[in-house]
Amino acid sequence: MTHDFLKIKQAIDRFQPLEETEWEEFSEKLELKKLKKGDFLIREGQVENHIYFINKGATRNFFIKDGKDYTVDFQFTDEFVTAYYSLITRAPSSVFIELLEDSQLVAISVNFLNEFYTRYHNGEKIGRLIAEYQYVKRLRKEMDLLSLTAEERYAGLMQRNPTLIQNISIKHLASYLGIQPESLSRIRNLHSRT
Amino acid sequence: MTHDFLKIKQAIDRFQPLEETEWEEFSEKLELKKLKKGDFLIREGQVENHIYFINKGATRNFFIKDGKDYTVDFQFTDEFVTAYYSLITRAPSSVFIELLEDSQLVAISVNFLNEFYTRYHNGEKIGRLIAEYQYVKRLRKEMDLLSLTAEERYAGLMQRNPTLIQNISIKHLASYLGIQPESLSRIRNLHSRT
DNA sequence: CGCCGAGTTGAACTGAATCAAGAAACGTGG
DNA sequence: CCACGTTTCTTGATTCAGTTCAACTCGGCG
Repeated sequence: MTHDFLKIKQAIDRFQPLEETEWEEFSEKLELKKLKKGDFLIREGQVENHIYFINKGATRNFFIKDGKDYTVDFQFTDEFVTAYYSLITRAPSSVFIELLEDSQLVAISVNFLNEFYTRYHNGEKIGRLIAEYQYVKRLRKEMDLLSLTAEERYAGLMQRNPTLIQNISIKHLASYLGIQPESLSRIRNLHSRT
Repeated sequence: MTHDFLKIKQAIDRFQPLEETEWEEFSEKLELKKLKKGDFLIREGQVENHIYFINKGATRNFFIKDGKDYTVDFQFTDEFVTAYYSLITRAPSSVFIELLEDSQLVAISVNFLNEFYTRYHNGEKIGRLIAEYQYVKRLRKEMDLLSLTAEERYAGLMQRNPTLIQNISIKHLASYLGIQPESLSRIRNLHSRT
């Protein structure tokens, strides 16, 4: 039982170590979930009611506009995932989250989370640090989209996260970089020849 | 004295009302600043040590890459402004913040802010809500950059924030939209004829 | 006045999208 | 284990949104 929640405890402690009693209460409300590749954590139009921690697996956040698919982010083992915008605003999500492989997740309900924020100053702090971390990720990506060419974005990603490039399909990678699969294919072609 | 800090109090209370004593302590550490058009709140390479509240005025966050100027955001009267990324990470800022007009600002030092976060649960909560709000802004812009054409982004901005279009120079607006001034000029030309 | 930065307009250019057609990889059932 | 269909990836040809560079207009201001 505790074994399943060991990794999420470590991940939280990296933000802000919890007191024994805080963790006791927190871990009681956690729920272990097993989902299969292709399943969805949330679909467009639904309101997000959970944050998930990925014990093992991978997910993709994307949205669809005019029938086209745009990848906002990937998450992997030992990371948190949620439709954060919807979780915060309580508005229907504009993003989908799909499982890229069979995964084991730990679910935290938003109701409990908010209660935990309110009850424990430490909880609130974790909430702040998560929000700040999410902000940093988004700003960095926005700046890259504005100021770099597709090729530069690919090169940067390759440097920061080379494993990602092996595990994710070209289609999804391209959509993450804000380009079409054909363009990414050409970029990689150039890169491999140098 | 209190008069100068009335608006920031209201702005904070909109996130989370403070107790009398909390506000007392908070307001003691506030500093009123008058700056002129063209002044900078922070330059690239400096570490951000303040959050500012704009009593009256306007600012622009931008960064420079290969000599080109990219506008991340504008802030106006009654809004907060800071190089948030640097404030959070304590890393040197990659953005500049310039004053677009003579402005009156209220400065909060990051040292005091962190102390305030630690001392008061309510303070920590405000910190979380600010971070969440900043996240939402960035995600929305990222999604727009990914999925909309320059023309759609202009139309959207015009709808959400028509005053902005009157007050900001074409050059800055274009850079905010991620295009060149020439392109924005052409877009506006089309729009005015319809 | 004359200058100067801001905005506009025009023409050529380019990075990436689109459309189309193959090639390779994948998994599913016989 | 192979054969098949399906999806993924690549390659080529064309198109297009937006850039770049250059010239011109306009309004403000010393």
